[in-house]
Amino acid sequence: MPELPDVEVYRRRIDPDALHREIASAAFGGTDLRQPIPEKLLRERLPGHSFTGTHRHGKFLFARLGDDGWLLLHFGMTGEILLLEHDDPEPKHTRLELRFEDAGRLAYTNMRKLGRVDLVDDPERFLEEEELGPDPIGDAMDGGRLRTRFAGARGTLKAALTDQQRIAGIGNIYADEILLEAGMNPRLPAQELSQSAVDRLAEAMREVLDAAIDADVDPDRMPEGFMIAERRDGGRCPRCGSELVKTKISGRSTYYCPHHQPEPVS
DNA sequence: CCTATAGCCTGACGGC
DNA sequence: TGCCGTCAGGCTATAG
Repeated sequence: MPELPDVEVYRRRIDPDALHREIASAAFGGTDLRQPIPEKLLRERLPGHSFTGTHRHGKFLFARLGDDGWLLLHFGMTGEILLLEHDDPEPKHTRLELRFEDAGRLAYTNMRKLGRVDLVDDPERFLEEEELGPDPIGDAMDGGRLRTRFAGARGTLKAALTDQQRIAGIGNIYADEILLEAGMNPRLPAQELSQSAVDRLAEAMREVLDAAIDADVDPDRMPEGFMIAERRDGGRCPRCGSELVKTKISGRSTYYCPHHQPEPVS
């Protein structure tokens, strides 16, 4: 489930519990991610060091190793961070496991090969090189800013929202959630939003992402109006009970409410 | 230049 | 119960 809110929750697992604990060893799962994990380098650089801070930008998580760079984690569609006690069983699909001197453990698991574990010297430079857009909650993201990020977008609103180079962190699920909150149809041409609509969208973005983080991305604790639990055939709008429309937009499954998010007129 | 579409991987689920 | 097709929250290489 790793979109921005999920990654933020992972960050908040590391922050209170895994900082300033000396890493004793690094172990690997055997099979590689599509982009190979630099095992040799990680074995050299992690043991004897501690994480001294974390940073998240969009769907990327960085854990600082003092002055010796940062561990970079990306989760693809199925990655997770788990903090474990010394006697907890090994989670499935563990790709990287750090054992701390005090015997606790941190695991990065990923069922599929879509994901990334790496070392970088400087997150800011990394993000520039990737040409990633601003983070919608970390950076001031008001309507004006959002409008400049949408400049030149000729496709649908949904495509623009999930384009990581425009805004970093929104994926398929939360794009749909934000569009319901904003009352906008995913197929609206991104260019055709009025400034007041862009203002509303920026507001919806922040509200939805903050609420999901506050709920710890626990489906049972998500706010009332969220459609995430209704993402299935026959699912209904949590606000009006209309049957959700399921369709495909730029190759991704998309759900929307025909009442709250009427078709663009063209 | 831009956008849309396959394809990467693995597991879960529904239909027969 | 078992097999098979379909689909899944990300991203990237390629086609148009």
